[in-house]
Amino acid sequence: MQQKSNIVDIAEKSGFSITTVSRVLNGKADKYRISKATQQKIKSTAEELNYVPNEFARNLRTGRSKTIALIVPSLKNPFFAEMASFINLEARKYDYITLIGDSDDDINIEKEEIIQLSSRNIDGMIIVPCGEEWDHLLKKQEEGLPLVCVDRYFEDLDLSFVSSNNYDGAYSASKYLIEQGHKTVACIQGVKYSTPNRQRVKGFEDAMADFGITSYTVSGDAFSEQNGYLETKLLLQQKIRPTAIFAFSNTIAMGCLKALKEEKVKIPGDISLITFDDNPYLNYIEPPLTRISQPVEDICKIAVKILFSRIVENDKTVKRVLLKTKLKVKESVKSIPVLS
Amino acid sequence: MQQKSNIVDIAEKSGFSITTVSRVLNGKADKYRISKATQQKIKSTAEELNYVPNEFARNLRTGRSKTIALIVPSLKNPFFAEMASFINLEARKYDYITLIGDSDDDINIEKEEIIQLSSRNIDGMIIVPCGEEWDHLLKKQEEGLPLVCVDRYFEDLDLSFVSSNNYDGAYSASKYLIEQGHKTVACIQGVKYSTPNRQRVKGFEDAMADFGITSYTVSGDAFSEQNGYLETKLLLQQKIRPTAIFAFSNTIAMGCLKALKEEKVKIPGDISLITFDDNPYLNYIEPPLTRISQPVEDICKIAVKILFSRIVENDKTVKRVLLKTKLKVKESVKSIPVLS
DNA sequence: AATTATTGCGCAAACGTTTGTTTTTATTGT
DNA sequence: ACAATAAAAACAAACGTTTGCGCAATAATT
Repeated sequence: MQQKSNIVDIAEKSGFSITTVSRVLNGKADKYRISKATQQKIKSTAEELNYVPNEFARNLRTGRSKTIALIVPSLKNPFFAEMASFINLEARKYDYITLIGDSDDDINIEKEEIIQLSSRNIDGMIIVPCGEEWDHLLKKQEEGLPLVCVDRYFEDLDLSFVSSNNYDGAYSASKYLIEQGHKTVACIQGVKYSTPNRQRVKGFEDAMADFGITSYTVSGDAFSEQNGYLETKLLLQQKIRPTAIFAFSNTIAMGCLKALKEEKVKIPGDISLITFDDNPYLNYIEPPLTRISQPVEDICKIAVKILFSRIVENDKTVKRVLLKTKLKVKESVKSIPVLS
Repeated sequence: MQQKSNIVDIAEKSGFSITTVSRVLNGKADKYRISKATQQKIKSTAEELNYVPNEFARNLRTGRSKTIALIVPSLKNPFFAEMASFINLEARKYDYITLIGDSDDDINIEKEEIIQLSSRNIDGMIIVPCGEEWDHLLKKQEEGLPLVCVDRYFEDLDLSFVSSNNYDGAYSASKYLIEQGHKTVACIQGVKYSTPNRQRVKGFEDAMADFGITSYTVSGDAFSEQNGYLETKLLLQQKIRPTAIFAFSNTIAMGCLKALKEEKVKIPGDISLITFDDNPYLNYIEPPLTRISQPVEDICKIAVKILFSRIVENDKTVKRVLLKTKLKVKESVKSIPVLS
């Protein structure tokens, strides 16, 4: 079992000082005018000894960890799992590693995670904040932690974010429903105070108003299957059933499906369904769901980019980015003929 | 901007030595007979200063990182995303953090990841090995890295693993198909030489043999949607179409669904489908898929347990654990009446 | 009163780096 | 030939912990 070698071993074996070895191995050789010959010799003995720098010592000294953190509400939600995958991938390109935290959509766990992760001296953090609190985030940023919110965010705060244009997305979905002749529409929302949710509600309501639809409802309070299930159950109890349901997330849509199935309500025959978020499975559901797809990959790429412009170049300007969503028309929305 | 406080600040403010503070904060107070009063005071000033230990310094000193690594073939696969979520959660209970790596089912990336993660001085690793190579894993273990394989593993190696009992799972699925009257069955496999796949093939073939079914096929070579799609397309070309398809993963099943849909082949009317892996969406597909569900949570819990018995108690015995799968009967398998 | 045991705590080294400063050696200009 | 400058490399401190050992003060025992 080959012992781990360190910079001291290299220094001894090569006959140079620790300092010189360190500088060569860090690419600062030229800056300190270390001769080519020396560089060569040090590099080769490093190779020979199978040297791998001890990141801890390095980080302790420099204060930099080459690590970022990502906190999501739940890795089990495919939407966030996909995000984690993309962000991890992007960070690698900067030679950074990603620590993933799961807040379970609980603000206390979120705070806990932030503390825990901070003790690992992360150089930056990407977060999908789960609550309506932001003080702890602002505080972290003031302490000097580069921070970017994705998906969920807070407007009017000095805190960069990248998200979909939820307003437009919801508006276009609503408009589509209306264009298909729906006049009684229910939307099932997620976490009420989250900005994406508010934007979606706004988009939905504005569309209703713009097209003169007055018979609509907004209910629900979580981006969860259970919420979708319960609210759908309730909607089906109403005297006047909506002809279309707009689910604000793939998880909510799953709950709708469950309830509709239980009650033997056919899509789109009896009721139409449209949802936010994309997921391969949505194509194999019967019928495939019409949806508002978010550019998850782009969101992640841009978020990482912003984060690193802050980490590396200390760019402190606040970036607020909203990306276009895409309406993917499938077969879950019925076209209702207009009586004229 | 509140500066980060360290153990020295606490020492100064509380009036005790660094040593004493360290001991109190590490719960070693009693061992070193530090008075309750002192303990109290130190703890409260630590609280007051908002102290968070610097893990790097700690790890540099102790050589332990309180970090484990998890390498999966792809976080985008819901099966592995779920695993990541569970393992992360379990590790937290030990006060450990999980670094997640994505090998993209490429053995070279896997090796690369292992090196990268090693420089972070991880205390242990859980891996879903993606290839047929294990030398690099054995080498790591010999170097002293606690290692546990999950899902995929290698038999007859001194390498602990936790997985489903894939043989039994496949056998019972096959038996079920046969009991439902199917006499021409096709299975679409995943990565050929992976142990789970081999076990599943064996379970499938044994069941066929045990029940005297001779008309069956085994094809495919990846746990991917594409593989499922292509193989299904091919199956549908055969002169004698199978009456049932057994997909070896949820991703493969997704490919089957795509192909069957394209070809307008109805499930279970025209062909029956059964799959490995569970996923909430499988319930909302039309028809809901009958499947072999794996105890993912248990697999993860046990894997973490084994890993930590190695990390903490240096238990070097090799554990080989296979967990029961569960047949979940839904509506995707047709019962074919026996002609007698 | 002297010895020993116990309690409560601190000294200082060590972990493996990075880096501001300094020292040594080589080169140049006059 | 001699300073002055440039090139090459080394010294030593620092990052924030943990921990083996040691020491003083008090209590218990003779």
